[in-house]
Amino acid sequence: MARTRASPVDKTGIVSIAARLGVSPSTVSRALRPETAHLVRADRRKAIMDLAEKQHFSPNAGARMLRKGVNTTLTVVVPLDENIFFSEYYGRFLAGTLHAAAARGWGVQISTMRRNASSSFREAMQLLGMDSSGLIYLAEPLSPQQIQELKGFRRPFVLTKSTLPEHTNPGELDVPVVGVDNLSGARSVASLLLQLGHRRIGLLLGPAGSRDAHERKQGYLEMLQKAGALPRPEWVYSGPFSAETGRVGMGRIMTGPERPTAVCCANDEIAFGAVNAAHLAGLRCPEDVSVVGFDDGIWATACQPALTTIRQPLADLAERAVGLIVEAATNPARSRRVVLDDMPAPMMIRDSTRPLRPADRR
Amino acid sequence: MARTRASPVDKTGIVSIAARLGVSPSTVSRALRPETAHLVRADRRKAIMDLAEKQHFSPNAGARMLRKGVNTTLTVVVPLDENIFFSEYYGRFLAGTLHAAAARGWGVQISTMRRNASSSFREAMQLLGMDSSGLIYLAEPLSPQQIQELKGFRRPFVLTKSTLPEHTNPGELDVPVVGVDNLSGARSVASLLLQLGHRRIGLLLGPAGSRDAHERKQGYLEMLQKAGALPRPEWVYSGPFSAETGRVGMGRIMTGPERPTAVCCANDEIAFGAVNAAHLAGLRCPEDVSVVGFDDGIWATACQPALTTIRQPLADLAERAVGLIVEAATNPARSRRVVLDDMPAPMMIRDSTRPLRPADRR
DNA sequence: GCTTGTGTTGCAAACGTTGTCATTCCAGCG
DNA sequence: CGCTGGAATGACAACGTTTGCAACACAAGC
Repeated sequence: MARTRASPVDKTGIVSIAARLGVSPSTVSRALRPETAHLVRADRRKAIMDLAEKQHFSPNAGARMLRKGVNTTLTVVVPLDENIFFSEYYGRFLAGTLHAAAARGWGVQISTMRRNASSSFREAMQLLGMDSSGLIYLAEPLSPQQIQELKGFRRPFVLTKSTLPEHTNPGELDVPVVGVDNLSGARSVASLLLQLGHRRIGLLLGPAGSRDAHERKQGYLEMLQKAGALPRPEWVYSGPFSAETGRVGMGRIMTGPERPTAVCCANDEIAFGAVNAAHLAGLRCPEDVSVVGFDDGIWATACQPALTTIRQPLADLAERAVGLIVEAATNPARSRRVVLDDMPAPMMIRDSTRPLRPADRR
Repeated sequence: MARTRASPVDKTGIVSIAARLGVSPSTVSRALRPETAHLVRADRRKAIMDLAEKQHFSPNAGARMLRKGVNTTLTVVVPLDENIFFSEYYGRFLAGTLHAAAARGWGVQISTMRRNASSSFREAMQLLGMDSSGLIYLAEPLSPQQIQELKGFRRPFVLTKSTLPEHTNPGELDVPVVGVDNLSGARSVASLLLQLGHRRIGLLLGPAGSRDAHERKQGYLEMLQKAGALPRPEWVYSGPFSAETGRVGMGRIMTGPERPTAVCCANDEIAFGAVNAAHLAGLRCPEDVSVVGFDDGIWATACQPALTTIRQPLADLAERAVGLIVEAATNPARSRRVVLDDMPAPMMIRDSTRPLRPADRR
């Protein structure tokens, strides 16, 4: 039989409801949305709502997006890693993103970065951002070339500073960057240790490629140098952001004839490892050695002793990033200011730091 | 001045490209998609691609969705909680979801559950699922009434068993449910302790409302009863899924004249607390008391002693859930089978369990 | 020359919803 | 009674993309 034109009743969505009730689709559309519901007579609205409910109606997202021209979804690009959510950084940032987006009525799509570098980075971003109106990138660190490719990228886009190479100046980019003020944070803990009387201060630093590790190192060194308390080479150790690094590094540092009385770590995990190694070596923290971390993750207060550390304002970061995306998406005309937002990172003074004992005065 | 009709060149998207190149939008559309690219002459296609790139063109997602009628995005509903990603359950499940979705070329949208119960639960789900083709619900536990509201919910939907009340039989629902086989898991650890010779076994159980806690308790009790080793009332303690519960509970259990030689916990965190409390009380684990957990989270191997526990197959759960959604979405005709998938939960035997010492034989 | 086939293109009609504009109806007023 | 004004509704044209169908050009075969 010839494909006869379906009666309006068979159609999907709003049209079907309209047909069944003998009203126009416009009326149904108005009745169904709270903003326009006052335009339709109360009893009619009720009938429409009831039928919609009965038919399990839900409006076609595509049509709505198309018609309204907006799309209140943003995409967060993360690396594809099974344990990703347990890292302080990603976990807290993502939670903050959800929160910030929810507050604005926006949705969050999380996309993993495909490893295949077959296509260009820019193309990959295009594809990922396909059905959202902006991207927040917090996946693998970017190469200078990838950063080049981003020039002139049209859709709203925000980078986290951690994804940039050490020597890239965010100000030169075409893209807003949000980050943590590692420098001030590191300075302030170093300064705290100095105030507590410590002069022999060791450093357990992070991995070579990491911008965060680099900046924290700068902060520590700068402040120590200013006080004439630069650490001896054998008091400095670098490794991945892990407890293992803390354990191994602490082992090395503490075996020399003259030991540091305090240690600055590149993050909390390294600090945990350091405290752990100290205990195993028969040293108490903070009595024999003060230890400071960086992150203020959930374990910083849960462990023994509670860790003095720098709080990474990741929720603020996320809030800012979402704000930038939403602003750029809803107001594309306004030229995108190129910004670097370095969020202040407050110090949390807890139990792993203590004034230098007189006995340890040199 | 009268609003003159914009020339096609000013229009957005495909039409603008077509106009600039003097071809029809159809041709541009065909050229841009790999599936249809063979239909257009090679040199023309090249020109189109180049201009598209130059204009940073990206197709309108709404229009595409509307036209094609499909949408390869699914929504995961989570509670709005700042620490959500650090919980074993959510973190691992979500990572699994990302992975499974990515493998199918699907996107994942994460939505937080709005607290305002102003509208019905069903309505809330409708709203959340608005721009995706299916929902995985793993937020707050559902009330029986909310479950009722779900009957006949049209879009693809999957629940996790943990969100169901204790006494709801998943088989009765209209919705597929994925879960962990808590019962077998609990049985197997209890059985392990019995085989190691333990007879005086304490229980540190989870919170009252939790279905997982309930099922695990059932599993423990069932196996212990079968062996004639039901714990005395003073050896049983319940509380939230936290280390605190383990500490407090262990304190109570271990103060009596006759102490258990082993303890089953409702999850890893409780087990950590228990081990901690035991140490503080001068008891060693596993020498003086064996402890088993449930979850096999990242800390289970990182702590001292490494925890004997049950591995929750959360990645499998997520994989299954995503599979169900995708299947239902791409093949709506096929009637949705009502399923409960209880994934097997293997036992991980580590260092926190040990055969009963002869001295402790009753 | 006429047919048949093939490769390339354009036309126009969808897809489901929403906003603008016009229309109808009815109450209230002078 | 005629006019004004508001409330309620419908008709219709978008929104940007895809696709079935028709049209066209050109070559090959009779």
